[in-house]
Amino acid sequence: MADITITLPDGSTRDVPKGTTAGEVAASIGRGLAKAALAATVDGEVIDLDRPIEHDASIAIVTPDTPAGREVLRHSTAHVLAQAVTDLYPGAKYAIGPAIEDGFYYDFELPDDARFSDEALGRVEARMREIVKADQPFERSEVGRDEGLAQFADQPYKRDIIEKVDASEIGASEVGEGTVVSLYRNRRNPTGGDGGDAFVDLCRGPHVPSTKRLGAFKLTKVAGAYWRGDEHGPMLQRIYGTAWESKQALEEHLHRLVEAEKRDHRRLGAELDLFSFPEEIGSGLAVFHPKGALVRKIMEDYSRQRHEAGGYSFVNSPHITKSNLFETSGHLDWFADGMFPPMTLDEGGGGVGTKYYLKPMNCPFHILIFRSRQRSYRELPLRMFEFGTVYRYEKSGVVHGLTRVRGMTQDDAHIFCSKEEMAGELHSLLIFVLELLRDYGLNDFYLELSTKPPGKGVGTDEEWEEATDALRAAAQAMGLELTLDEGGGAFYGPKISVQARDAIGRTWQLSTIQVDFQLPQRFDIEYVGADNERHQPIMIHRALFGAIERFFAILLEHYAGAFPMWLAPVQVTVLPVADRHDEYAVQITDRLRSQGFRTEMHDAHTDTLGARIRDAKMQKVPYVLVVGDDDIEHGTVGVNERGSDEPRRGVPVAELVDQLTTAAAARA
RNA sequence: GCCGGGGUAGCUCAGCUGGUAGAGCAGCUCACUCGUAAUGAGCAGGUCAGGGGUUCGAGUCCCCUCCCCGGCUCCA
Repeated sequence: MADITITLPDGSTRDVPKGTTAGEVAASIGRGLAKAALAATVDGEVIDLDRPIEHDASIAIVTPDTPAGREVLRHSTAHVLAQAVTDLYPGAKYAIGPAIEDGFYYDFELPDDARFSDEALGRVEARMREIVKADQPFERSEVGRDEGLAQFADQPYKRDIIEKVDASEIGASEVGEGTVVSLYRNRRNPTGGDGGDAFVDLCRGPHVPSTKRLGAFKLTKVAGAYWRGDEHGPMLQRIYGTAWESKQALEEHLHRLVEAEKRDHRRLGAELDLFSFPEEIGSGLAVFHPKGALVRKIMEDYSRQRHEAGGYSFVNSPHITKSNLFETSGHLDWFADGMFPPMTLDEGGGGVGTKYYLKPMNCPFHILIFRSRQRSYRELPLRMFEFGTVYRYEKSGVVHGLTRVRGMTQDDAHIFCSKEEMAGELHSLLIFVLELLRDYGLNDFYLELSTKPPGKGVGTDEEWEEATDALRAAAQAMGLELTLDEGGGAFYGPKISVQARDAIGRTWQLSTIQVDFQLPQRFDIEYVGADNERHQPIMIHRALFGAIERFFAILLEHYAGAFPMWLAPVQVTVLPVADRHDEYAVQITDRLRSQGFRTEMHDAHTDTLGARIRDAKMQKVPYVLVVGDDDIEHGTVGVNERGSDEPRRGVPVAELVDQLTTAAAARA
């Protein structure tokens, strides 16, 4: 039999007989590698270890402690989950069960509309451990489409996937190509003859050689999920789990979850007394407490300052309006679901009355300001800025802390400019956005460009193309990673969104910059050009924070509650050691306050020094000062800087003030 | 909106199969006056989310509404 040449990751090559399996290649390299191997990458495609290699190829062995290895492990664990569920719930239908970030899930439909309870998770997990122990091999086979349909005669979701395989990408990724589908089966009695199939799934693979290779997993939660993500389709029962290459990696993952929970903005909001959601007000409606409102004010003040310098005009508009405004804007046609229902006023004899709506967006108001008189090209670009509070009737299941609320304030602006100005305006706008966000401590961004949705969209193709090109050019000029969201734009224009990664690597959509072809038309706004003709301006919507509430939450989590000096609601806490030091402590406090530092004093009457230090530390105050006899004598303070557990004694007050001044100016 | 889990003192939670509500922390008062992450004692605090029902009796069982949590769908 002819030999083939395989190339290993280190560049070395070896000749092996055609049909050698990836597992055999691993064994030929080393026993340890063979033992660790889960799958193999052959010419970039991850396949099972027992699949023969038929031609020259680059091959890499996939081990558990790699991203590819974990994916195989998680996917295989999902199969074990499905087997456990079908064992415990005869008649259960299984749908899809992919690996996801940090874990996996599997969707089921249980007989008689049964549901998983939290206790059921424990039983399922116990059954999974039995399956792992049983050391069932994963066996791949390929069958024709019809045979596949027959195999899953009583599995409607699998049949659906096979039937839609040619039409749907999801299907293709599940089963492979063409009219052949691949199956993976686990046999009940791997060693002692044919005990029949324990579980067969439609799957592209690859999988670990046998279930005993799994083990460091844990089922985490049950949830509902729509079949194929369609909210009009059936609701399935989903079980989520996490799986890792070792017990230790699993423990570390669980520990990370605990740490992430500690920086949850809802928790920090209560602990640091920043905001709350009184039940009396209603879902998704926050109140900001003094410290939270102070942080928010600092955020807003700085933003105003930057906008003023950036050539924006400040405007204001009311929270409610007669319905005709949103009829003209089209919001009642395409955004009515997101709006609070109207209140009807002045129902006189006729009982007709006038409907007023809470505004879900600020744009129509700004347009009315533009339209309040005739505009000249000399005024363009006209940039109107407002911290505009809007209300959106979010569906009850989606409200979430400050990141998804029903009442929020946008740092909203609308830029009216000529067609010719658009590209330059977008370019400078993007620079403005990124600079501002960096000032708030976010540094890791990527951009996303959303283009015309297929089959719909106002404006001509040329207009779309021009605006999209201008957005793309502006984005590319930033030198950041740019992803394409093909067809993801709104029907009224393309957009760029700025995505930011926070301190623990989560990404958040922040700023959106949206070109709008529709509203200028609907409101028929125009300006007089240098040619003395009337022209329709281009309109750009943009919000940099998105919503202040959300941005507040993102910063709070980004900093884990430890706001940098310039944002910290309390910058300095002064602690006299004993009552006799009060007078000196007051002097220090007054001096720092007069220099503009937000300073509090907690006297010795309230608690021991240790307790007061602990309190201030837990409130994440950047500087905790302790003053006692020595300090009075020498005109110094004891300085506890946040993040350091070594206090400095005897620091001259002038030196402290210098340090505080530097820290506050650093904006970081 | 949909699926699942919840709502007991300001916070975190206990309260078995229905039999008259409890702890820690926080708060207040008093004592302590202390040099770097919790001093001690005492006091006060709850229409058990709200409403209806079953029952001799409901925090506990049933129904409705509100609110929260985890997902799905949607989104700043």
